[in-house]
Amino acid sequence: MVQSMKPTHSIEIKELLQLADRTIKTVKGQYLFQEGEHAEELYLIISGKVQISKISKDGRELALRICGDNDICGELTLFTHSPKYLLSALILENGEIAAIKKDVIEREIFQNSALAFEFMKWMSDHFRKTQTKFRDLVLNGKKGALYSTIIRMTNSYGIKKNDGILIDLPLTNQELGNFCGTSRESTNRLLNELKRDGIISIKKGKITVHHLQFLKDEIGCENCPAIYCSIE
Amino acid sequence: MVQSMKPTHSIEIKELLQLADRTIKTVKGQYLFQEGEHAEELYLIISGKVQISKISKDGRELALRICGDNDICGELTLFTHSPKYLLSALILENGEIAAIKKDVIEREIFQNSALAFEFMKWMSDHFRKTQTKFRDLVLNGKKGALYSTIIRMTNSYGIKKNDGILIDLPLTNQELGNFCGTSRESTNRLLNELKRDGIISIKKGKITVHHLQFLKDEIGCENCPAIYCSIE
DNA sequence: ATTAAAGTGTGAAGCTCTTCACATCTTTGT
DNA sequence: ACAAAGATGTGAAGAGCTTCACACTTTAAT
Repeated sequence: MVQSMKPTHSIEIKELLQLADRTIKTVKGQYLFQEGEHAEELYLIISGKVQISKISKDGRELALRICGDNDICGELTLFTHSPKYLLSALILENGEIAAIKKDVIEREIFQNSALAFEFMKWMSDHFRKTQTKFRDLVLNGKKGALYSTIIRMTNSYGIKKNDGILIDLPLTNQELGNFCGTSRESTNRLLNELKRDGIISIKKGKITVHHLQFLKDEIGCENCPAIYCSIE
Repeated sequence: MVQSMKPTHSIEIKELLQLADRTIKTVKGQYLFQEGEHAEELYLIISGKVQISKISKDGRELALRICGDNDICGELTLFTHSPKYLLSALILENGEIAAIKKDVIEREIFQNSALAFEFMKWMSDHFRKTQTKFRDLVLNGKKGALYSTIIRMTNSYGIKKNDGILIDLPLTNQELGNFCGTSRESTNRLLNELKRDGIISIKKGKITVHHLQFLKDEIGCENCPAIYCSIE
């Protein structure tokens, strides 16, 4: 295994880029879009990182994805009359993002069956990813949610080292908790338990997973392809 | 408001039916497909009801959808090499189901952009539906899960009566609990609380919702279109 | 109509996770 | 290098659900 374990994308990125309306320079801390806004564009991330999350009525945050280079984000509702964003997109790292008007994509899809094909494949993969993630959250309690999140992070940001897999993304307990629907304290206690048992270790906010199979066994992971088991 | 509140489908059902490979007479209690099996077909329900659910390692069941006439079910993964079912489909009511080979649909989609269009719309609606449902389950605890489920049921099986909305589908506490990831007892206690407060009443296993807005307020429902807020 | 089976209702015990409170450790800016 | 801010670690109290146990009610079957 080499550098990143992130699976490659099948969508013809260049083709999508040609449809772009404009590119945006993104600034850390700003929102690319927020829940409730009118969803008229899709975004293709050229560089930087974006976190997709849902803010609950009482202010808690449920994080769903972290998107990086070449990922598509925005409300995945094509052919829907005046949709609104259900989620918010927070810029985690400065970068550049291409905005593509939805009606342009819709028109293009009608004429270009290869693009339609790629898009459908992407949607169906994305659907499966979301579904398996939520399943882990709901079926296996908070522990399951955390283990699932860590496993997904190894697939998205994992770098193989000789003592395990380093998740090359600094995360606070709070941020990790947001992905699991857990409190900071619970996340901390669960992480410490994993440290004590030698399953993981943490240095400078980055987790190294020494015993991935333990995490997988605990949540009854079926070893689905990594493309369905990632955090993007 | 008239009879059923179920929204109409946009997919060209007749077009899909023409692609059908065969039709299956379904028998209550049998499985149309089960997790782990090879997913080669999509199914179009002609009559009867089918419940889609995930069985956890320890035997608990998380129910996700109940599909009825004209609903499509099966693993929504087009253009994916040798996918396996992540979910199981249990027949709730005898009926008839058309099976359509995936490669036939895939081939047809390439040539028929109207079908591709309808399919993408369906996928994106279905995605949104699933996502909002899980969000309710994760963000608002077990009470939120139950309230959300009841609201969705009124959109799918609700019949307007003069004292509220009758959910025209008999459900045991256990079955309702399976949709929420809750125990039978918890479901029972929450339902009784709602009965005491006059929000709902139950006769012969069928719930009548007298005060829908109360349920919506409790989970911070944004009054999204009913098509995204159903149990199908 | 009677009996068995299935479903409902409810207390008590206990597990899981959150919340609050506060101490300690780490990072960042000047 | 040092202060301030941010992040981590941990006990204690308690909310929220589950589990077990069992009584009671409704439904289905002969």
